[in-house]
Amino acid sequence: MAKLVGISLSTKIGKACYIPLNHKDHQNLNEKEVLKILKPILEDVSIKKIGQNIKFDFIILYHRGISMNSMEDTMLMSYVLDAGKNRHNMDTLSQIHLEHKPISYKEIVGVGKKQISFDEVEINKAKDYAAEDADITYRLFKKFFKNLKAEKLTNIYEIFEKPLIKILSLMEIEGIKINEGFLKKLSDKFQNKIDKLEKDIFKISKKNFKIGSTKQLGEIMYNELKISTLKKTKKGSFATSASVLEDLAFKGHLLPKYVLEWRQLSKLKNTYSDTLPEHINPKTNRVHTSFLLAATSTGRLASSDPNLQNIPIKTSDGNDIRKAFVAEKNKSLISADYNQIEMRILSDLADVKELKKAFKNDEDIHSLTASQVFNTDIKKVNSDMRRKAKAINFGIIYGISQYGLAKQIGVSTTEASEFLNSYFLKFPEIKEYMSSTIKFCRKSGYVNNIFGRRTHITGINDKNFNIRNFQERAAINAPIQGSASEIMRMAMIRISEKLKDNKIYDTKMILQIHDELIFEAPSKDTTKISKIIKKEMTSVQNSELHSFTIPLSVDINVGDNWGVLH
DNA sequence: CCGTTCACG
DNA sequence: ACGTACGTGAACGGG
Repeated sequence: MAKLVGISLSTKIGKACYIPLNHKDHQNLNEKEVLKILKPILEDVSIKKIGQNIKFDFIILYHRGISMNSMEDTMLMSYVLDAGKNRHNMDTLSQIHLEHKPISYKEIVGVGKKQISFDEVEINKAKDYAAEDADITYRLFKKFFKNLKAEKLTNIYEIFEKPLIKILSLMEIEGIKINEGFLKKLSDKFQNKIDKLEKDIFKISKKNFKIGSTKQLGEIMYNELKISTLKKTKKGSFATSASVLEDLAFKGHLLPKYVLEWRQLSKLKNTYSDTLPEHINPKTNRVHTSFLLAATSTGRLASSDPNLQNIPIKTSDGNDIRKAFVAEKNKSLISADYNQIEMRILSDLADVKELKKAFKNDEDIHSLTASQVFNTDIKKVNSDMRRKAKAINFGIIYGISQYGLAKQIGVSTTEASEFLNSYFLKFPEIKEYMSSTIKFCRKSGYVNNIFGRRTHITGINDKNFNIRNFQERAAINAPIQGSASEIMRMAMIRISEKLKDNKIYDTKMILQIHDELIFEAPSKDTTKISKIIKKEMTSVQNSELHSFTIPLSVDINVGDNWGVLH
């Protein structure tokens, strides 16, 4: 548990105080006594508590028996106002909005070898630094409060941000159990395979080199073995990305084939099987990620330390990592994921008649797309046609270009262009959505999602063709991705309330992976709990802000580890 | 500290 | 003429 070195407070602009609790020079007030006095204030629902990233403070206090209420967060206010414009850390906000550069943390604790921990900072210095934080936060709050009102964004902050503070805090505190021994065995298995591949690679290259070095690998492939024709990255170095290596492997070259396998296994080992155990908290024996509420431009969450939103699934070796995420004894993991959420949103957002009909009839959307694009009966759609149609649907959500599509499905740009023409002919509303979204964005500098959240697109009128195109695709994608994230936020809020209302305290929501939620529940109750989860997630179709004209669909899976939930 | 690569939705 | 699919975070190599 993190040590509480001190607390800074402000109740009036220009005035702030610092309460030292655990400085090493012992000039402290007693932590227990101070918290005893503060607890009724912090828990009082009628007294506002303003913080910058207050989820952090909530967690610290929760571990000391205080459950803070009535929380406001300047980081989240800035996020609602300015997502896509700037980052939302206090340093940045102070400089932008208060034209004041705060005392830097580095200034106080030093850098490198001479760096000290905050409890070693002299109290007077700590006071200046920490009290300034409190003052800045209060000043930012007053400003953002007005700005949210003026921009009519208060609702977004109140409905989609504030409730998530406590929900995510409790998820982080709960954490998830990891089978450490299982991961150790996986690491050993990966290492053996890596060693074999290394030998095979060096046999071909006739010399040892760092396989992980793109520079050295490029040198080998382009200059020594000369198996690759010149392909350069943006910066002019030899391209060694997976797609380049795949091309060469397809032509029959073994070295790139082995390097691809080596990279995949190294990634799994270095990033997951070796590293996840280091994140196990010895007190709880569980892994506690941090969910970032203000990291993305679209409204999505992000996860870090460790990132549990990018745990492998696509390959068999990768999915083994998921098997290490387990439920406690007599408990099960429940996963609940929204099916085709972004295509559903697009069909509602752009009012795509044919797609809406298909979702209402619960049809296979990619097969339908294939039948439309390739002008054939849906029963005659083969797997290759469906694969291409699926890629088109994904591409549409990303703000498609004929080049991107061609690259993705391995056809000429002419052919990709023909697919797209055919697509837009069948779904003209999508083309209309794209051009009207870009048009709106060009004159306003931002886009809104279905619920009214804004994403600023700062380079939409850039004179550079590539930058502008990139920003146009982001403008098309943001309302789709962003609306989906709002749906998930509402579902999380509704489920939390429902579990509370029904006094179901032994089921915990523990992870969110954009369109999927993971719960840990008593094994005997999973049927009952699953029904509640599914009902709440589906019910988001109707809310005070929007009623969808398509149904939402949720898949539920239950198991004793994450690896079996798909 | 940045660029490249690759894991996820 | 140009030539990228959208949104993230982590690890690594090499200045």
